[in-house]
Amino acid sequence: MEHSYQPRLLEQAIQQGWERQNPWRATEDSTRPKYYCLSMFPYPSGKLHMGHVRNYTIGDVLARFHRMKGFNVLQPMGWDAFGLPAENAAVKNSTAPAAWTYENIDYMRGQLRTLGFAIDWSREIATCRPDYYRWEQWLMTRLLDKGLVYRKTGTVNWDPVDQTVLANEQVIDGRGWRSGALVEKREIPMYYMRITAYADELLEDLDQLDGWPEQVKAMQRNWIGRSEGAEIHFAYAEGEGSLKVFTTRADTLYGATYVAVAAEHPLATAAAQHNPALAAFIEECKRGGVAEAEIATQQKKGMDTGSFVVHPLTGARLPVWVANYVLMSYGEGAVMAVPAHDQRDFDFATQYGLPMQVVVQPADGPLAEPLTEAFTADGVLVNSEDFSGRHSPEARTKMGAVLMALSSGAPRIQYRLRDWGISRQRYWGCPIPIIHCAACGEVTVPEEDLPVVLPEQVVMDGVGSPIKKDPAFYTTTCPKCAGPATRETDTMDTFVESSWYYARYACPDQDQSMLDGRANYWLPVDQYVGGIEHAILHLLYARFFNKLMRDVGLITHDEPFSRLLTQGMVLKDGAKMSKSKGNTVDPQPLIEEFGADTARFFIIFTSPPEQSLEWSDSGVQGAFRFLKRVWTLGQQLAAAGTSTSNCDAPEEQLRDLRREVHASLKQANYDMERQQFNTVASASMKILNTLEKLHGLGAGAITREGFSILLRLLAPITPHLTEALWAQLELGGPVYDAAWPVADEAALQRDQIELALQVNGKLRGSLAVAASASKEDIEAAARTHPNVLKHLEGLVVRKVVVVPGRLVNLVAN
RNA sequence: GCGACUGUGGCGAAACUGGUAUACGCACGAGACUUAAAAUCUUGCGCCGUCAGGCAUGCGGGUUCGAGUCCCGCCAGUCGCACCA
Repeated sequence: MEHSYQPRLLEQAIQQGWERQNPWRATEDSTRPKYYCLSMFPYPSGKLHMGHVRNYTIGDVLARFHRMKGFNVLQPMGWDAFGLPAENAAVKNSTAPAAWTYENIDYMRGQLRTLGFAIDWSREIATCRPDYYRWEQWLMTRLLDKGLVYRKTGTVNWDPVDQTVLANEQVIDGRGWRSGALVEKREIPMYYMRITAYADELLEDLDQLDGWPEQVKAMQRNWIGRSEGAEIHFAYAEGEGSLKVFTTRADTLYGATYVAVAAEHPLATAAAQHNPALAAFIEECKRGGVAEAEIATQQKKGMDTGSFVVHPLTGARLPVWVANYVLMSYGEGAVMAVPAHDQRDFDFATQYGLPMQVVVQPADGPLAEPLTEAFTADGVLVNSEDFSGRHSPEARTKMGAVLMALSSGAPRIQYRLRDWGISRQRYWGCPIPIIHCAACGEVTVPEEDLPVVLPEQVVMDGVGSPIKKDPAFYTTTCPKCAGPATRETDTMDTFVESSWYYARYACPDQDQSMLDGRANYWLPVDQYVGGIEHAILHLLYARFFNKLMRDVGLITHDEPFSRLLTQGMVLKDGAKMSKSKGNTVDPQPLIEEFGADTARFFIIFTSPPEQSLEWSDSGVQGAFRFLKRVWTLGQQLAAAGTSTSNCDAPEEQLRDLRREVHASLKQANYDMERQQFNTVASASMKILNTLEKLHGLGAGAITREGFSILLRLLAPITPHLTEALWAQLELGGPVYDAAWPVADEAALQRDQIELALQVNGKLRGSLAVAASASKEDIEAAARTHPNVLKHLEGLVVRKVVVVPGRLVNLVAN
C-alpha cells in the first residue's frame, strides 16, 4: 500500500524535527571554510509577497547547497523595521507604528518558518529595537566627531497645504498625494554623511568585486560619475568676486557665449531682488518636485538676469542666464555655455536666439555652418588665440595650466555622487543623537546616554511627527553646560539601518560594542541575494558603511559582499505584481494547498534567478505533479527494498540510461556553480524520467543509485520531500548533511558518437562514428554519405571543418 | 532626459567557450483506465509544403566554413535616478 503525497502533514513533521535539532544554528569554526549567505531582509509590510518567497528560496538553495559541500554556513534573517508605510498604516488604522510593525514581524516570521528556510533564528534582528539602533547612534556620534557628518541645507518636496515634507513617491504628477496641492521645493537644514570623501575608494574597489554582476558595477561607476575637468572662474562684470563653473570641456572655453546658473544659485537670487520678472521665473522653477527624472524631462526654460561676467581669457562680457536645466546639486550650480559643442546648450541657445561660436573642428574638415546640431566630439581648435591648431585633449591640459597661472581656475576632479542627506522629518525612524543647546550649539549625545530611545506609545494624526510635538522627548539638558536644551527631532533615513545589518548578524547579542571579533570571522558576506532595484543606493551605502566601520577599527575587510546575485521581479500577466493592478498572488493559500516544496520548486524551475519570473498557476500544478511522481517512485523503491545487484550493467540499454543520469548530474553541477538553478530543476526532471524507465526495466541498483542522486540534487530546492524520502529509503543521516553528488566519469564513457553532417553549413544528415575516430576517418565517411553526395553534385570540396564530437562541415562550390 | 538590462514556439524557457535551435515544463490534440469526472499513464506538437525541401531566435546590416551567441545601427519593453524599501 502506497502512501500518497500529503505535503502539509509531511512538511510540518519535517519542520518539527528541524526545530528539535536546530541544525541551522551557526557557530564559528576554524576547521571548515565558512559560507555566509545573506538575503536582503524584508520590510515588515504585513505579509510575505512572491518577491520575498523568490528571494529567500534562492538564498536557501545556495545555503543548503554549500552545507552539503562541506561549508560552515550562516544564513540569518531580520527586519528592516523602520519606514514610512508604518506611519501610513498608523494614521489609517489608529494604531501605533511600533505595534503594527511588531505584529507584522510575528506573522511574517511564521510564514518564513512554513517555507522551511534553513535560517539561524537565534540571530534575528529588528532595526527598530533600541539594542540595534543604539549602535548606529553610537557610530553617528563618532562620525560627527570625525567631521564625516555635518549640517547644511538641502532641498525637499514641500506640500504647502499639509505643511509637510513629502517623499518622492508621495509626489504624483507634481502634486501632494493627500492634499493634491502643487508641490514646491524648499530648503531646510539637514544632516549629511560625507560619502564623497570615499568616492574614489568606492569607485576603485569595484574592480575587486569579481563576484558582482558587471551591470551593477557599471551602474555604480556611472552613479559615482568621476569626471576630470577644470574649474573656471568668470569674474563678475560689476562688483567683487567671480562665478565658478565646472567643465569637462575646457578646450571649448573660447566658444562660451553665455553662462547659465541654477534657479537656486546666489547670483540668481541677487539678480532677482530688483527684477520682478526674474523673481517670478525663479519661483516657477521652484515649483515641482526634487526628483531628478522630473527635472531632466521638463521643458528647458531660461531667463536673462541682466548681469554679466567676464571671460577669463578674452575679457568679453558674457550674459548670465538662469536655466532650469542647470542642477544646483552638481558641480557649482553653474555652467559655461558653449552652444556649438554641447547639445543642451545648443538647444537652449537656439530657443533663445543666443550666439554660437565654433571653436573645435573635426579632423576631416570644417563644419557646415549654420550648425544643425552641436559638434560634441574632440577635434582641432580654431578661433582660440594661442590654442588654435591644438587637439582637444592637449588643449584641455594646457588650458588648466594657463587658468591656474592667471588664478582664474584649475584642473579639478568632479563627482556626480553627492553627500548623503540622512535627515528625515518623520517619526518612525532612528533618532539622530544630537542635542541643540543655545550656548554650546550642536552637541553629540555622550556614549553613556545612548540610546536615544524613540517613544513607541504614540498617536499618529497624520500631521507631523509625534516626537516633534512631545516635550517629554525633545526637552533635555545640554551634556556640556547642563543648561536647558532640545533634542534633534529628525530621524535617520532607513537606508542607514540597512547599511550595516549584515555585520550585526555576526554578533547580535553583543551589548558592549557595535561589533566584536565574530564579525571578522563571518565577514565579508560570501553571497548576497536581493532585488536588482537595490543595485545602486542600498548597495553603495552598505559598501560605504563597511568602510566607515573599518576606519573606526571595528572590522578589517574593505568590502561587505563578495558575491552578489540580483534576482529578477515576479510578474503576473507580464506586469509587476501590485495591489493597484490587482494581479497579486498571495503565497499563503498556495503553500496551504500544494506545500512549500511545490512553491519553491516552481519558483526555481520557472526562470533563471536573475531574470523576471512570470507567474503561472498551471506551472505550479506542473511542479506539484513532478513532486508527486518523485514521491510515488520513492514509495515503490522503499517497498522494493535494497537491491542485491550492482550498477555495472551488462546490457547496453541500461548502460545508456545510467549514462543519461550521470550526464544530467554533471550538467546540473555545472549549472549549480554558475547559479542557473532553473536548469538544475530541469535536470532533476530528466533524471526522474530516466529513473522511471529504469524502474520499469527492473534495474534495481541503478534506479536506487539514481534516486539517491536525485534526492540530493533536489534537497536544496525541496528540502521537506527529500528529507522524508531519504529517511524512508534509509540512505543514512539527514539529507541536508549528505555529501553533494558527483557524476561517475566511468559511466559517462561512450564507444560511438553521432556527428552532425553539414554541406556549406546546412544540416544534411548525421554520422555515427567510433569515439576514437580520426579526422581523416570522419572526413572519408562524410564524403561517402548518400545525402552528402547528392548535395555535393557538381561542386568541388574546398575545405573540411571537423569539430570533434560535434560535426563535420564540407565547404564546396 | 540620463544610466543599466532584456527580446527564441500558443506560454515559461534551454542551447556553458560561435558548432545538430526549441532540452525541461505549461497549454493543447489523440488514445488508455473509469458508469462518469478528477487523478494517473501512453503518444503527438515551431511555421510553410503532397514529397524533395524551404523558412524561423524583435527589425536592418556586417564578420565567419558556420551567428540565438560577436560587431554596427534601429525598434519595443523592464529596472534605477538620491525622501518607497
